[in-house]
Amino acid sequence: MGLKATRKRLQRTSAERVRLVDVALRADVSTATVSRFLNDPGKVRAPLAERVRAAIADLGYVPHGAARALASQRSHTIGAVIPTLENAIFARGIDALQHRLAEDDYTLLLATSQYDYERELIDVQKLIERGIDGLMLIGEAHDPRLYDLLEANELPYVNAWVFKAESRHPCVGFRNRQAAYRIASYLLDIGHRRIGMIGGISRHNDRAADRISGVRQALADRGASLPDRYLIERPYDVGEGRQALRLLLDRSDAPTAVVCGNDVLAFGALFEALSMGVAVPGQLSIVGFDDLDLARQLAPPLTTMQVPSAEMGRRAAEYLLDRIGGGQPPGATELEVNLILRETTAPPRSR
Amino acid sequence: MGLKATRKRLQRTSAERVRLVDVALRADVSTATVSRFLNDPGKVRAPLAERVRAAIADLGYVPHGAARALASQRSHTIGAVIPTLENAIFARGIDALQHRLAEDDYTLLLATSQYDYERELIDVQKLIERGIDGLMLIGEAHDPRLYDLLEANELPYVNAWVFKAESRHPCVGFRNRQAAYRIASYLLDIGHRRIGMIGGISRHNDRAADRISGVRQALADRGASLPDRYLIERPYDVGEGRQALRLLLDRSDAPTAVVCGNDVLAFGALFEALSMGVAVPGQLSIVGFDDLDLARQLAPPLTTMQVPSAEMGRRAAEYLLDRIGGGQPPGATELEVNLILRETTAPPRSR
DNA sequence: GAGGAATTAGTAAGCGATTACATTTTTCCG
DNA sequence: CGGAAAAATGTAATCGCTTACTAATTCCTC
Repeated sequence: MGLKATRKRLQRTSAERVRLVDVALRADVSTATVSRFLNDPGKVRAPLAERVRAAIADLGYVPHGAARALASQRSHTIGAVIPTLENAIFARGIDALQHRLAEDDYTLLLATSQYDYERELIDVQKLIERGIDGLMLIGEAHDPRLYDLLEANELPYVNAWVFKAESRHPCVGFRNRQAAYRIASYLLDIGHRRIGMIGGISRHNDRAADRISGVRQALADRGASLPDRYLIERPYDVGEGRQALRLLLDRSDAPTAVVCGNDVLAFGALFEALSMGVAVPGQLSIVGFDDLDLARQLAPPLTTMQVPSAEMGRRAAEYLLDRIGGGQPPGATELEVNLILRETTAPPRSR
Repeated sequence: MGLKATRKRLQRTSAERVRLVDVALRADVSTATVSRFLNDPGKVRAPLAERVRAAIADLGYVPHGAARALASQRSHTIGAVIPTLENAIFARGIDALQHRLAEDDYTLLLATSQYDYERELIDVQKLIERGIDGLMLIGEAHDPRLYDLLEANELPYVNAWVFKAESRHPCVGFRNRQAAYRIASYLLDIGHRRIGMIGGISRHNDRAADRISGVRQALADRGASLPDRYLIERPYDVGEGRQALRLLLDRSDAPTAVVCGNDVLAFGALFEALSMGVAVPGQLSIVGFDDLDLARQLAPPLTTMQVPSAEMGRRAAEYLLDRIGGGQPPGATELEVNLILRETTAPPRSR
C-alpha cells in the first residue's frame, strides 16, 4: 500500500514541490510523525525515525516555512530595525545578533530607518506583517505608536544600545549619559576647563542626546559648563567632524578638549586638527566614542569609550529567544563600557 | 445579517487576532474583495473599497504574512548572504539593497557567512526554507551544491560584486581582475617596477583572488612580475595590513609601491609606513581598493579604486524584482569603477 | 503474564490568506 | 432600451504544515 502510494508520488514532475506528505508516504508513516521528527526528534523512535530520515534525504525534502509558520503561529524569524548599517558599530552588533539567532535556527529580518521615527514605525509594521517572533530596536525613544503596536501584538522586543534601569521597556546596553559623563569627568580631572563637544544629531537619537547631556552634567557638577558655542551637532561623518572642529577652534577662547559623539566624528576632528597644525594632544585633547577598530591604529591612537557592540547583539538575541521560549529574562541588562586611554588626551598646556 | 456577524466578531477578546474575514464581515463584503483591495486596489470600486478601508482601520487589521505567503506561494522576501557586515562596503550595498526592496514592499532576510562556503550553503538552505523569492550572493565562486539548490528551486538569484561576461550566472558588479590590472598598470606607468601586494585571503574569495591575479597579469604584461615574497595575503583588518607592510619592507629589495586588496589593508599599510618613518608617497606608494569614506580623509589621502557599492545593491534588487515579476533582465550588468588618484602615489624616488 | 500507566503513532481539523471559477452588475452599442 | 461583453463581486477549494485528540504500543510492577 505504502508502495503504491510511493509510486504515485514518484510520477510527479520534477518541478513539483516535495511536500511533507510525500515524505510520509515514502516512509510509510503519518504526516504527524514526519512533523514530529522534524520538530522534536526525541518523540519518534529509532526505526521510524530512520525511515523518515531516509525519505527526506531521498526526496530532497525542504520544509515550507510559510506553511509551518501558519500552522504553528511561529515564524522563527526575528526583526531588527537599526538607524543605519553605515555605522560599523551597529554592523558588528547585527552580525552578532544574527549569529546567535542562527544557533537557535532563527533568521534575521533587517530594516534600516535612517534615524527617522516615521520610517522606523513603518518598518516595524512591515516586520510585524512578516510575522516576526521578536524585535530588536536601537535606543529607547521611538514613536509612541510603535510601542502601542508592540503591545497590541504582544511582541517580544528589546531596546539595544541603551540601559535605563527605571524604564518599563526591556533593554540591553549601557548608560550613554553616564559614559559621556565619565569622559568629561576624565578631561576635567586632568585639568581641562574649556571642553567642547561635537555630538551626533540629537533629534530622533536618544543616545546622542544622552551623551550630550552627560557631558553637560559633568561640567555643571564641577562648576564648568557647556555653552552653546561649544556644542556642535553633526551627522556621523568624518567630513562633518572636520568642519565641526574647525568651527570650534575658530575662536579666541577655543576649547582645550573636545568630546566627540562617536569615533567617526572624532576621526574627523583629529584629522582636521592635524592638518590645521594643531598638536594633539599637546594643544588639543580629543575623545571619541565606540572604539572602532581604527581608533587604536591612528597616529596618535584615539582615546575613546569602548562599547560592547557584539555583546549587545548577542544578549539581545538571547533575551528575545528566552522570551519567545516562554522565559522571563531580566528586563534590563547593563553592559560595561570602558574608557580606553590612548594618546589623544593629555592635560591642557599650562598657560 | 452582516450586522449579526459583526457583533459576534466584536465579542472576541482583544488578544485574538483580527483576520481578513473579520474585515470582510464588518465591511459586509466577501473575503475575496478584501483580498483584492489589499493586493490590487484597482479591482474594487469606490464604495466597496471605502467600506473595506474603513473596516481595516477600525479593526486595526494587519495581514498575516505567512498565510499570505502560503496561499500565494510568494513570500515578498529576499535573501542576501554576504561574507561579513564588518566590511563597510558590503554594509553600504546591503543598505541600498534593502531600501530598493522596501520600495516594492519586499523585506530583506540577511545572513553572513564569514567567507566560508560551507556556512554559505547552509545559510542559503535556511533562506530557501524561509521561502525567499530571490537571493543575492557576493562573488561568483560558491559551493557547487549551492548552485544546484538554486536551480532545483528555480530561485532567482544574482551574484554581486563581480562581473563576468562569460558566466552562466547572473551578476551585477565590476571586473575585479581588470580593476586591479588598472591599478598595477598605473603604478608601472609612473615608473614603479618593484610592486608588492597585500591581498585579502584568496581562498573562498574570488574577488580577492581576481585582484591578485589582475596585478600579477599587469606586471607580467610589462615584463615585471609579482614574486611570492612580494605577495602577502591577509584578512581584511587594519592591524593585519600593518604587519604585512612591515614584512614587505623588511628586506633590502623592498617594493617601491604596494597594492592593497582593500582600503582597510591599505589604511594599515599607510599607518605602518608612517610610523616606520617611511615617507608616503616619497619612498613608498600605496593604493587601496573600495574608496571608503575615510580614504579621502587620511593624511595623506589614499589613492584607491572606487567601487559602486550602493549602486550594486540597488541593481541587484532591481534585477531580482524584475525576475520575480516575470521579466528577463540582462543576465550580467557591468558597473564602472574609478581609480581615484590622491596623494599616496607618486613616481618612485629616482635612484 | 495481566493490567494499567506511559509512550508512541495516526487521524483530521485547523492556521489565514489567495484565486479559479461562478455569478451578478455595469457598461456599451445599435 | 435590449442584449452581449466586460467588469466587479462572491463562493469555496487550496496552499503545506502543526497539533489536539484518539488509538495503538510498549513498559512496568506485582
